[in-house]
Amino acid sequence: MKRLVVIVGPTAIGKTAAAITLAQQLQTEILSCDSRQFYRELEIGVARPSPTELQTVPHHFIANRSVQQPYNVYDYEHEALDLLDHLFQTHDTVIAVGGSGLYIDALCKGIHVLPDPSPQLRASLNQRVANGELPKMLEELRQLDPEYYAIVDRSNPIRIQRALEIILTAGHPYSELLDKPLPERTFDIVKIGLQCPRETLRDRIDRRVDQMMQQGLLEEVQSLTPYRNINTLNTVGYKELFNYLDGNTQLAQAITDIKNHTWQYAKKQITWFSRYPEIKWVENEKKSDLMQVIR
RNA sequence: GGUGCCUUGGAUGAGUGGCUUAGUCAACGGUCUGCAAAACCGUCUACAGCAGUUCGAAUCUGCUAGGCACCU
Repeated sequence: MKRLVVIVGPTAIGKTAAAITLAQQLQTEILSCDSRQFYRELEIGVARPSPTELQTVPHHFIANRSVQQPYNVYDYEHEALDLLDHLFQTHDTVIAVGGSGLYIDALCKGIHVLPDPSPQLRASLNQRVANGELPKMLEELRQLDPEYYAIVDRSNPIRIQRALEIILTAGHPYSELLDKPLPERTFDIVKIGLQCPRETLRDRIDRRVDQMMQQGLLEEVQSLTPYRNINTLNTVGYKELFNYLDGNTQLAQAITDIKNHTWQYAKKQITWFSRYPEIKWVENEKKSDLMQVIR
């Protein structure tokens, strides 16, 4: 049976290097599972692997699309599965690396096929949220899909809006659609989690942010000004510097903000991955353990 | 030496006698099925100190300490 080795862990822990080491040993390729490294416009701020690293081992889903084109987990899942089909023809093991929990889940467990709402519907729901009609929308959701209503985060507009757009497009309750079983994966999955002491991770994050600034993150952000209102740019490392460029903060403060927000992100990732019961944890510096774990 | 003003939780910052523990940020914990490095939720009950007025004070009075401003 073919095997997908998934390397996860918080940002800045050293996933890229670990994946490359492992890929070299296994003579295989790497599939990225990072929701920001997909974009060719984002490089320094999302810690894209260096050109050298990218040359060492073939990478997929790195800088393969533009922030101008909409993209989502479902698209990713399908492209990734197609690619895996192809790679498994010549490799027994393929490596996936990334820190985007939702994308990792989609890759490993799959995600339901849901209808695409029309742009008009989405726009009108957007408008309603903006108009403060959330309570009304919540009531509609309760009528249309009491089961989902019972479990949604009712204070999260995004969740309410999404449920409604699905229900109205499909003509079925959202919960019903989610009840359908997902097809099993046709390959084995081994999850490896990279970990290190809390303080070490904080240091790594702080140092990496400083490095990014030295590499010219500010210039990168500046050059992205035309896209700043695209949601993809609502990203740690970018939003803070846009803030600085707008004159709302001092540069030093913006950098501190990036460090803090990156740390918060790292903690959220750790929380997410802590839900994987099957994960095998490995110290980030002990690359020799990687091979042992997947044996 | 004199006069006036200021002192709120880790930071910032509202609140001029009771209605509430403002809010924001940070910190900490958590949620998660199509923009996810997003969005959302929970926890952290402070009023410089002391004495007094009052049924009741962060809010009024006095003194003490620290800070700022002006005056001789």
